[in-house]
Amino acid sequence: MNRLCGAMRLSRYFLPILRDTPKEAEIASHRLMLRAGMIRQEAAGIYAFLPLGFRVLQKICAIVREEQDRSGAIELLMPTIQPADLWRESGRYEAYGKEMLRIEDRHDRDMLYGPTNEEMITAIFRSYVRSYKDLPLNLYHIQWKFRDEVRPRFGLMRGREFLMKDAYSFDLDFAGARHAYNRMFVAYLRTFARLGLRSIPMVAESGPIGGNLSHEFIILADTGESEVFCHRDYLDFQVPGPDVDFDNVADLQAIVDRWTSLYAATSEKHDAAAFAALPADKQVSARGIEVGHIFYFGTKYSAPMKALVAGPDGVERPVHMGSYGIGPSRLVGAIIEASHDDAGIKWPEPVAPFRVMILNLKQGAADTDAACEQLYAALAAKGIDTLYHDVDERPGAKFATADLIGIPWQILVGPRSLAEGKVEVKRRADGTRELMSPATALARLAA
RNA sequence: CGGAGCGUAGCGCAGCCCGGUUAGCGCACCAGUCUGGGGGACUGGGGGUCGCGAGUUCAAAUCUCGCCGCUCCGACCA
Repeated sequence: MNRLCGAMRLSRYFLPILRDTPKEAEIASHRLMLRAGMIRQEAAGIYAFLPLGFRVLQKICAIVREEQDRSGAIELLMPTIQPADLWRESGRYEAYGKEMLRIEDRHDRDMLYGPTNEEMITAIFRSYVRSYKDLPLNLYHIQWKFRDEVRPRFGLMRGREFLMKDAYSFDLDFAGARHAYNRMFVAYLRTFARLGLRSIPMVAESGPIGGNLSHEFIILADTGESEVFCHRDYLDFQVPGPDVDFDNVADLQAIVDRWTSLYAATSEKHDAAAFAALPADKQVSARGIEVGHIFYFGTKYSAPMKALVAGPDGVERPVHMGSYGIGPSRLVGAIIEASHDDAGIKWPEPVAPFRVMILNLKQGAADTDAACEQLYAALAAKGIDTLYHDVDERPGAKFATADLIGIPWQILVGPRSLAEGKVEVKRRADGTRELMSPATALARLAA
């Protein structure tokens, strides 16, 4: 059974709700995650994921993983601790500066807590791959990173320790690398859409190699850290469906061409004149959160680290690489920034920690208890993630908790409606409620 | 790394300026009673190295110095 599936009684769960907001939390996502008992700060920029937050994180990772796999990438897992020598090969050991957490082991060997994995993946690649026949290859992992930010802030949005999905592509030449890039580009569009987010690829710093092969995937949110500018039509673009053929070079290129055809840039790459040339009603100037970043960097690491492959002509050459990052832990915060109200979080269903929450409005009463138990057992049997609020609290407190933690569907079971043989199904997203029989509710929520 | 601020019960805070019974309040927590559709009322309880360390003083949460931790603004960044 999928470990993410599971029904839970609140009386047996660990959900430390805070009624007051801890004073350090300034932005909505941080505030709500603390109040909803999702995370706990252990040090500046370092958080423990409590059970509710962990469930969301895992659901995000599962979707990220599915879309990476669909696009042809292959998952592995590299360690968090890396030897410094690897980084000396690329020249980044000195260059990275104080953001890198440096460690000495008991034998005085220089180690580090990985802020990223280009060096290690290149070392893995060069150990085994010698021929173009083994290409294309894209390897990814989802692993904790540490970057010793000068100023961590905004909770999970800018932590020092964070979870990152990083993928690395290997191709014989630029044409192959561009297709690899396009695969990730489309996979990212799909990933963010499935997480309930509208992402816009924006031109980003292209790195030392040049060209225009670097994009940041941005979602619009008032509390975003970056100032962004884009064409309004992006907000209505159709995201590629699950049947997209990732091996079809021309099809993928067409999708990427379309998604890069209109103006979109963060403030660093902003071209005020080009933006001003857009029709006034098409100009979107807003704040944005970076949720993904992809780039092609050619032979930047393969050349100094001698990751060479033989082409059809028998000549060895450095492999062309790209890297592609998504921050699942940041996404937890980003999704909340994009979807909440004064009462709490409004989880998009695909990432909600539970899909359904049963609220027993009169705990201890024979009729409501029995109705709740039946619903709970039936939902659990269908494998629906259900949280049963079976604690002896007043109805008002249960409503507040349910809205705070943002479960998409609430089933209100109270004596008033139960007298008519009905329960009330409330949708968190828009607050709409509907009276129906328990059987109808079951059928509806199991659909 | 520049600037500003904060550390008193699990959370939010008062007390500090002007040193002096037993450090206080709200929420939360425990026991109980009444309750029951938007964070309920009452009764009774438990919980504190006042961030840490020195110093001044008859006496320090309060004054002085040092340190640590955290937050916010800016510069920098997945």
